[in-house]
Amino acid sequence: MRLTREFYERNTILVARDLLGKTLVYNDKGNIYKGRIVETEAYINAKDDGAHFNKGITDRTKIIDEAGGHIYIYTIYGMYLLFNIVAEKKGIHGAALIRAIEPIEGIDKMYENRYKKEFNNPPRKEIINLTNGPAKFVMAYGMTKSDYGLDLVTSEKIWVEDSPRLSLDKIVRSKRINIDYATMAKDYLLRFYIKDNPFVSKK
DNA sequence: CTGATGATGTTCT
DNA sequence: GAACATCATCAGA
Repeated sequence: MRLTREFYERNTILVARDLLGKTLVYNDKGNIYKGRIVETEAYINAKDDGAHFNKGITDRTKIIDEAGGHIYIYTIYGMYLLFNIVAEKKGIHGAALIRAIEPIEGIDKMYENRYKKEFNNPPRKEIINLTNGPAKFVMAYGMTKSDYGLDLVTSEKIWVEDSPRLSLDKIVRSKRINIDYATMAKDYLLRFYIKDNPFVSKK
């Protein structure tokens, strides 16, 4: 069953944590991609100088103002896309960055998207490298900037399947990655990942 | 295995 | 004009 609005319209940190273990489904013109979310980060509000929308809403970040469940996808370093899920009720700002996924379905297609070559008994290392980073899984799924603003609650193209909640001893909480530009919020423990999962981007 | 470096262009000042 | 929620590649150990 797909997650409903109630799931996303909660506290951003809880949304980020509870997304672990859920299945992100993407239907790109009949090609089905499924993967288990294994790593997330929360970006919160005025107290978080690591968040893009910390100093107010711009063209890039305007979707953050919408209800939880919308997609915030943006370009970074000129060449990569990062995928976020908006959290909180409309008017409250927060988002969860998906940092890594474990492939479940459509692996051969993900492989072609990432490496531009045919899937033929590849080494384990190449499989891990498909989706163990925030820009990597977006490339593997074949997402584009036109997915900006889609609604995970109603879209026919993309949604998140529910699954039993993980026990808390399987979840690790740590500092976020590569936000050295932040000062006050740099050391907030807003990153979550599944313990011992090989697709997590970093220890 | 680790750490350093270049790629590349949108967004914001 | 600078910064940037990253990745692939290469050098060195």
